[in-house]
Amino acid sequence: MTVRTRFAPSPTGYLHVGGARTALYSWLHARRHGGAFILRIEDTDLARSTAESVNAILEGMTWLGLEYDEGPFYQTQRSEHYRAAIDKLLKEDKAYYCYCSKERLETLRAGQMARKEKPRYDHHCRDLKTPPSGVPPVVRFKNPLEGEVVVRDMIRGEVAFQNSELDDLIIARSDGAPTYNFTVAVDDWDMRVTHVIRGDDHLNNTPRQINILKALGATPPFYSHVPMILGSDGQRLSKRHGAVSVMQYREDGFLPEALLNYLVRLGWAHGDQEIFSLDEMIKLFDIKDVHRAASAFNTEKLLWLNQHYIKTSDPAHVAHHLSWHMGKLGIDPVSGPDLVEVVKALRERAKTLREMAEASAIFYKDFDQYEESAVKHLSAPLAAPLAALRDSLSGLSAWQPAAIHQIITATAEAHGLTLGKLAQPLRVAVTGRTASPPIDVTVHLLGREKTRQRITHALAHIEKTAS
RNA sequence: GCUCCCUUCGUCUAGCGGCCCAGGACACCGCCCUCUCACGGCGGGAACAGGGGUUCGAGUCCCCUAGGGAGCGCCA
Repeated sequence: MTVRTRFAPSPTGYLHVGGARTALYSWLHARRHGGAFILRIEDTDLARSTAESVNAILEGMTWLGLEYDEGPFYQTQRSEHYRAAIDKLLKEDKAYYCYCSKERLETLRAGQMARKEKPRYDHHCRDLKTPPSGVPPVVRFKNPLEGEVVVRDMIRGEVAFQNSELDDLIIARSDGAPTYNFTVAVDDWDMRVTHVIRGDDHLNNTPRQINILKALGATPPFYSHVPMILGSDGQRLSKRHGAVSVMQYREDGFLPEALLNYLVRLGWAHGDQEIFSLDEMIKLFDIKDVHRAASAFNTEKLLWLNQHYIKTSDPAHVAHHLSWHMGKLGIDPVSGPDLVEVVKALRERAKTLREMAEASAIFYKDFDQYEESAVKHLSAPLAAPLAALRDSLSGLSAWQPAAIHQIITATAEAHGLTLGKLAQPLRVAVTGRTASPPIDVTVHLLGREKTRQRITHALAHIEKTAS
């Protein structure tokens, strides 16, 4: 049997990290078994579904690289399938029309709550002989009255539910539109889904869906209910915890492979291994090993992984992503040194691509003032050595870090200074900041002309403040 | 309220009855390296929710309690 998994978001918002992890697990399970990964958009709630959300979800999937083999299928375009299934159940007496008014249902519920019972439908119309006229009915599923239904969950094992706990749920609204638990069952059957991997908020829906599937004559798929992702405070993940949208992580300077690696390890492990390439994930990921408990999202660890990938990935790959962020900051990558070289210089000192883009500005844009904490390094006694440095560097034939380093060391020595006493003022002079890559690398990347100009500028600044 | 699920360092987790006075990672704190910022190296503190069983032996199996969570819609 070929493995077929699906990701079935409802387009009522962006792709959030919880959904992304579920999608990743489904995708990995399909890839590992050489199966198919299906994307299905559950947009039966017309009021809340939007085209923007669909785009946002598709965009997030694309950025993460979770390509799907079939779909996207839209439930709103599949009404005839649901209609046919409803007719079939009606005809076989496995479903029935219900004429109960919303008011009646409300009082029923209120009464049950007051008696501390579980609110559920009371079968009022289940065996109705004479239907009232003029009332548009809903269709209810005839759930078995007795026995139990066992969910065989690959993560949680067997979970049993008593049929008496389940009521006759509505499968078609009075306007004929099918409802969620029904469309899911029909689609999973229709699309020959073999493994349903979804959030554990659906565990309670599963026995209903299994009963529907059985009534339809279908064999239920294997289920896996993955736990929720919590915020850093252990509470339900929400906007106040910072980013929840996958695309926000792009904005914030994360590499997709870092997010993927973080997500796969959140709720799953393979011994002590922390770093997983996509290929390793596919080879090692087993849905059976997914944790049962919810886990808290920890941005610090994500940052560590992000820096790991920034440090160890091909610099050209990082440069590609970096240029996007530079664009966001209005920096033109062609107005300065080769981006790949800049990546090599900055990759050990940036946790995010956004930080890196900000740090790269010194090579591409002139600054008009020194950092507040940096100016103190530009004091009068440094004027002479800095001037000497400028002149020596101007005359340097081989513009290479090693040669530059040699000149700085020699100049420092000539003026009775340690390397640090000269390197830091030079750094401030050419970058305006107190932190940068090693001074020889910085000067090298900056180039001969910009270096000369900026030292000259710094000398003028020293003179001005001295007088 | 009812039904179902969950519970190892602050966080993510290893552990599938003896290898565990519990291992790794992030974060944190020291020290080292050092031209700044980082990277890196070394070291440190830090957990089996509580209580009963079962067993020669329990983090690992069973039960109870407590605490979290989800579901109970003509939402998905």
